Amino acid sequence: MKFSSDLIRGVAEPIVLRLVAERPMYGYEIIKDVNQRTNQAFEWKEGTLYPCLHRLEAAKLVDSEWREATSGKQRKYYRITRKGRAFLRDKVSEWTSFSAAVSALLLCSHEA
Amino acid sequence: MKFSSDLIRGVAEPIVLRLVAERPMYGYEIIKDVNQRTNQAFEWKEGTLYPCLHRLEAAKLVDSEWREATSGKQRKYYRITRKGRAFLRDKVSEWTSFSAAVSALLLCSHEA
DNA sequence: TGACATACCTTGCCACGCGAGGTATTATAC
DNA sequence: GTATAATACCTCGCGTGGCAAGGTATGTCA
Repeated sequence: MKFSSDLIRGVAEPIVLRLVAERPMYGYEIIKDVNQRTNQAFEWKEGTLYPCLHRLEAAKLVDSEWREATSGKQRKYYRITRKGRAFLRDKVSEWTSFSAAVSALLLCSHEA
Repeated sequence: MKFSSDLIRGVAEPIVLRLVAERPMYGYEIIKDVNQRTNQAFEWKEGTLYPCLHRLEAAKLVDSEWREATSGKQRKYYRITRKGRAFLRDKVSEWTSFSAAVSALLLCSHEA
């Protein structure tokens, strides 16, 4: 199941915020993690995630820090900010209302 | 609660299809109906709905017919086609999987 | 007459997913 | 040693679609 890319809009940023709210993560890791957690139902690529992270950082919803992995690779770790947590709470609440409304519209067959 | 317009993408067409699957409806009626059913949580305007209807018709997922109301006004009634019903089934199934995946990602706080 | 609801429509802006392309490093396989 | 893949970052450009704003025409009501 590959989801329409139109569905992703509006939830990509909250999902990223939720992940980096648990622990600092770097971009490549986020891509793999989202795809794996959803059993490849999501198939995020770099072109989706990196611009998303940059938007979040520009909006000061996350901040970032370069760290060197034991492998020697440079990784840019992102953490959620206080502002980001507030934003996330709002977006989760919005999602809950929205998904309930859509399900009510879509899943009720043949009502009067 | 006014929803982010990014959330609407990907569900507008299925919602319209679901409505005209119940009975033939005209555009202005669909706008009022969606807004009312969601207690104004949705605030659809003409600029959202009419292009959506035209896309659906171009894709042969609905067809249309002019009828005159008792008031004398011309109304364009839309009906779902066989192809539209198949499309709707797929989109409802996609929505179900998608919303479950997003909720699982967004609503699970602090898992390991 | 003037305002409002009904009923249709289009144009233009902007945001964003994502395919495609690029760079650099490390690991693996031959 | 060298080719290939995986890791890790990035940007550019296309296409899509919401929706604000604007337009037309008719019916209703004060």
